[in-house]
Amino acid sequence: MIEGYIEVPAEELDLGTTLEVGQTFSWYKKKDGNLYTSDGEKYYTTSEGELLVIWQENDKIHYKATGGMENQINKRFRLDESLVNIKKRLKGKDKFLDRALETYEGLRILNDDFFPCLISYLCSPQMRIPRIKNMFNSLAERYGTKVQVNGKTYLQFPTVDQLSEASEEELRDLGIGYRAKYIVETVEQLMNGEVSLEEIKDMDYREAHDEIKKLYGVGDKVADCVLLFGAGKLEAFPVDTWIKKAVKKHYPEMYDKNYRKLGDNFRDFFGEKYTGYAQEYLFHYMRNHESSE
DNA sequence: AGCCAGGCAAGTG
DNA sequence: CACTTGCATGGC
Repeated sequence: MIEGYIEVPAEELDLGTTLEVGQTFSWYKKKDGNLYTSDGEKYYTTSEGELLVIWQENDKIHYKATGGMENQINKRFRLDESLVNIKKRLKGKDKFLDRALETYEGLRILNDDFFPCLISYLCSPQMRIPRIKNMFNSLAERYGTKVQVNGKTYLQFPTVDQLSEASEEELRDLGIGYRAKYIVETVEQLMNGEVSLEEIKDMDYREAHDEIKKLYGVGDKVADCVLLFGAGKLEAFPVDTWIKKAVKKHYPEMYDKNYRKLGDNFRDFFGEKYTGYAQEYLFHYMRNHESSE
C-alpha cells in the first residue's frame, strides 16, 4: 500500500462536508466492526478490487492506496477546476446564494463512479439520506466482492453483472421496498444494452437527461442527481423537496411547474457550468438552516 | 398511532 | 401537459 499526500488548500476542499453532504454514498466511513474499517475520520472507497483511503489535515489530503488508486483523487474531486473561482463566479447573483456560499467553505461536487451513483439514487425516492446509505451498504455487502488489504475487509459496490443476480424478491427482503423493481429493471436495461452509461457520459446535458430517463425508476430529479454527481454534468439542477422550498421562498419568479423550464431558469441565472454547484450550496443550506420551516 | 421521507410510474381529465 | 394515486419501510 502506497502512502502520501497532495497539497490542497482548505478553501478548495473540505473533505468532511463534501463527503457527508449527501451527494455520495460511495465513500465509507468507519463504523463499529471490521467491515467498514478505516481509521478515525478517514474515508475509503474501492474500485475494481483496489482501495483508496483518504483524510484531511490542514492543507493536505493524505492517502493510502493500492493499485494506483491515488491517481483517482484528482478525478473524483474534480481538483483540476478551482472551487474558489467557481464561487467567485456565483457570488453577487443574489443574497440567498451568497449566504450559502459564505457559510460553507470547500464544498465540492464529486465525480463518483456512474453505476453505483445511479443505483444509490434509484434507492432515494421517499427516503431519508441515512437510510439510502444503509440500503446502498446492504447492496454492497450482499452482492459486491469485498476488498482485502492487510487483513482488513472493505466493502465494494457490485458491478452491473453482479447486481443482475439479484431478484426483486431478494431486494425487497433487503429492505429496498418498492424501489427493488427500479433496480431489477434498470440493471436489465443496462445488461441488454438498451441503455448505455458510457454513451450517456459522452452526451451533452440535455440529451443525457432524456436518455437516462429511459431507465425504469429514473425520473427528472434522479436523472439530474446521477448526471451531476456521477457523470460530471454541471448543468444539472436537481429539484427535490428542499430545492423546491428554496425556490418558492427565495426565487418565486423563477418557479415553473415544468421541471425543465424551472431548471432552465436557473441555468440562465447562475450560468450553465455553475448551476450544479449553486444547487449543492442551496441544498446544504436549506437542510441545515431552514429545516423547520 | 400516524405521518413523512433527496420521487416515481401509471392512470385520468 | 397538469394533476392524482399507490407505493415499502423505518424513525420520530
